[in-house]
Amino acid sequence: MSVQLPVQTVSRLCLIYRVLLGMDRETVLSSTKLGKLVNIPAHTIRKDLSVAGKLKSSNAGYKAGELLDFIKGLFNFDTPLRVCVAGIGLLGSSFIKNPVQEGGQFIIVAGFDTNINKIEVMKSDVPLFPAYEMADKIREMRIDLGIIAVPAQAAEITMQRMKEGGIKGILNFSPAILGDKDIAVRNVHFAEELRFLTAMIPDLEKGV
Amino acid sequence: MSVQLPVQTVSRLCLIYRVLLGMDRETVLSSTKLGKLVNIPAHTIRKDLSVAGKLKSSNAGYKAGELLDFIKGLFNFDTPLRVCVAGIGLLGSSFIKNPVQEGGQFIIVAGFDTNINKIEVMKSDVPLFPAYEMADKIREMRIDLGIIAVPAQAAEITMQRMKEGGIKGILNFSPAILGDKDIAVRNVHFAEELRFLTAMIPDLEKGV
DNA sequence: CCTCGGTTGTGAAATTTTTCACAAGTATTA
DNA sequence: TAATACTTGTGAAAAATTTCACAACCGAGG
Repeated sequence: MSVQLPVQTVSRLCLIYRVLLGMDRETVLSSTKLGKLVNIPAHTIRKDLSVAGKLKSSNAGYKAGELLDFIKGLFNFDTPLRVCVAGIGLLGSSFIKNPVQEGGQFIIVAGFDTNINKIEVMKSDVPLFPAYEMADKIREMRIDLGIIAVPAQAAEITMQRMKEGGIKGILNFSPAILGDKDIAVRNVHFAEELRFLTAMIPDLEKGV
Repeated sequence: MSVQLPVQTVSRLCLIYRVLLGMDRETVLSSTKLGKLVNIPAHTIRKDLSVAGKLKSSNAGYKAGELLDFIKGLFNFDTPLRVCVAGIGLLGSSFIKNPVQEGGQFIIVAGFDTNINKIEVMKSDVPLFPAYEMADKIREMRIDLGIIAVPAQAAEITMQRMKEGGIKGILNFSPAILGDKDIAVRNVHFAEELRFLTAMIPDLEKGV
């Protein structure tokens, strides 16, 4: 990771990583076949791997397991990360109840909410804490990433608390748009995905 | 919409549209102020509006309402779209129960599931149908967009059924990676967002 | 009416990203 | 061994995108 890879390249490598995860390690894939699986042109994949520093292996396709290990090593996907969730509403609790598997890369270790009742009532394997303890708990538990699933008006303060605790990255599902120069922030907004989709459809004759 | 705008520009305009929606129409914003709200450099915003064909209005900032109308007109965001949801699981039903508002731009008009019991048991204002009726219902009801919230192995067939019904765009929340040359498809995957976030953090000293 | 601080819109430059083309390697079959 | 049909990795060309710089404009306050 000495060189800073283009964002798009990182994004594509993540996508490739995903399909490789669900595949037998022995499968052999050409850049063309792989490209069809992820909807990326073959030459783009080869270039991405090239700039990412892919070592010369063979000129007869990639073995799924090797490629997986390469990307894993590149981004340190082998070290598990501690994740917390702020906001135990519908979405937030779904992360706690159905934690993402992904080969144990992410471990949900704490949940936070301003509503103390919710914390006490809810049954969960993941320990829940009141929101004002967020910074302390994040520091104590050495939490790496935060998922924000609070209402828009609480998003900013939540990010501040997470920063205060020394968090490294935030995935924000609240309608607020967050950003920070010190930490990585990614905003995800369902309605906007729909809107973007709509905007990308060239000749949409809208329904009544 | 005569010219095809760069994807990134479209994406940024959608983001701007979002903040404008939650703002008084009379507010006057300079490109600099607007830029701070959405984390985009001011000159990029001005360029985006320029290539999008923004007509000369004044040299003293943008009025929120006017800018909103401009983007709305550009992408036809004023005509409501009919949306259906395939897969009435945790995520799918959340779309049906808590429909996105967004100024009535999207109307959830139908849900589909292979499990007939689920359809009968579930109370909902939105009519629910068995999956095999999907293509017919989409055609009948003139549905524009589809949200896929089914398991990975059912994703492909679901897309095919939607295509068959003549759908224009798909937002895919299943773990499968979908793509099609005829219709617009957007894949959203939570774990991958986390992974991408991780990959973008330069010097992450991972926890134990 | 003139000036000052702030603003937009945009051509051109700079940069980034993608695409292309091809030498060189591999596996297979005869 | 030779021929065939693949394949990769990458420098260079092409294309796309972002950044810059600045003329022209606006509004307010003398």
